[in-house]
Amino acid sequence: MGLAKTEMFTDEQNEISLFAKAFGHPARVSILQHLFKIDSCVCGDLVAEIGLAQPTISQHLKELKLLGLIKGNVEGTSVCYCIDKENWTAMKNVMAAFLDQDLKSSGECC
Amino acid sequence: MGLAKTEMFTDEQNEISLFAKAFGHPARVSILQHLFKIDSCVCGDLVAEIGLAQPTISQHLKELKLLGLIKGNVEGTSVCYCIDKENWTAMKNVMAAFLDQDLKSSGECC
DNA sequence: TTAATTAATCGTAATATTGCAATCAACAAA
DNA sequence: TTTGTTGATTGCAATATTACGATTAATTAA
Repeated sequence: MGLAKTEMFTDEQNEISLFAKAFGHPARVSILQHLFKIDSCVCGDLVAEIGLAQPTISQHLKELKLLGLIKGNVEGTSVCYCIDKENWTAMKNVMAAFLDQDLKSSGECC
Repeated sequence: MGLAKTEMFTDEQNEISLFAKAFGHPARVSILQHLFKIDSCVCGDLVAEIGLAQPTISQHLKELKLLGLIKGNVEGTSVCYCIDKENWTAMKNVMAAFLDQDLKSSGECC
């Protein structure tokens, strides 16, 4: 059915999968890397940098913004996007707890 | 078009998004957490543990196996799945490099 | 052999995602 | 005002993902 039955999973599991989904497309990975690299704010030259059409980039930015990983400030006609560092850190902690599970599991099997 | 144009992104970006996509569904997050928790091998009681049908779980397991994050050993009629710890560590390094970008970017903007 | 058990595969329906042309909204400059 | 620029939104079409019933394949037990 294509529907992720969120009610049958824990809040943690749903949160992890939501963050992961945001990174589940190379365009969004590229956008985030670019925002980190430029450091100062970047506007719409992401469209030039990445080879996708403007509406497509805009849509990806919207998703990242909705998740809180980036924020956008209007500056004249252009919009300045940048990483929301607080939320990024919070996300990182959630993901790290998931990725570091192997440190706790001592057992060997297969 | 729904097609991720992999050729316009770097290998790193594509790799990150592939791993992230694997975590982009709570059922797969749940499966991995369970495999870590049980530590010794787990067979098909994942079906009982998670509330999804057997073909659905089997499909998720297949994707995780294809990515190399888990491996499955046939034991009689049942199949024993467990984390591939080497590959898990390798994946973790790739993801950590991406998630820890904020440590390098000193600048403040918005 | 014949059942029983377990898990993979097939086929298909429902839904989600991605991408972009066309358009719209907001603002700046002339 | 009009024009130009930028970016969001709308409305699709193409593709991917998710889920599961039905079936198949492999193995064990009787």
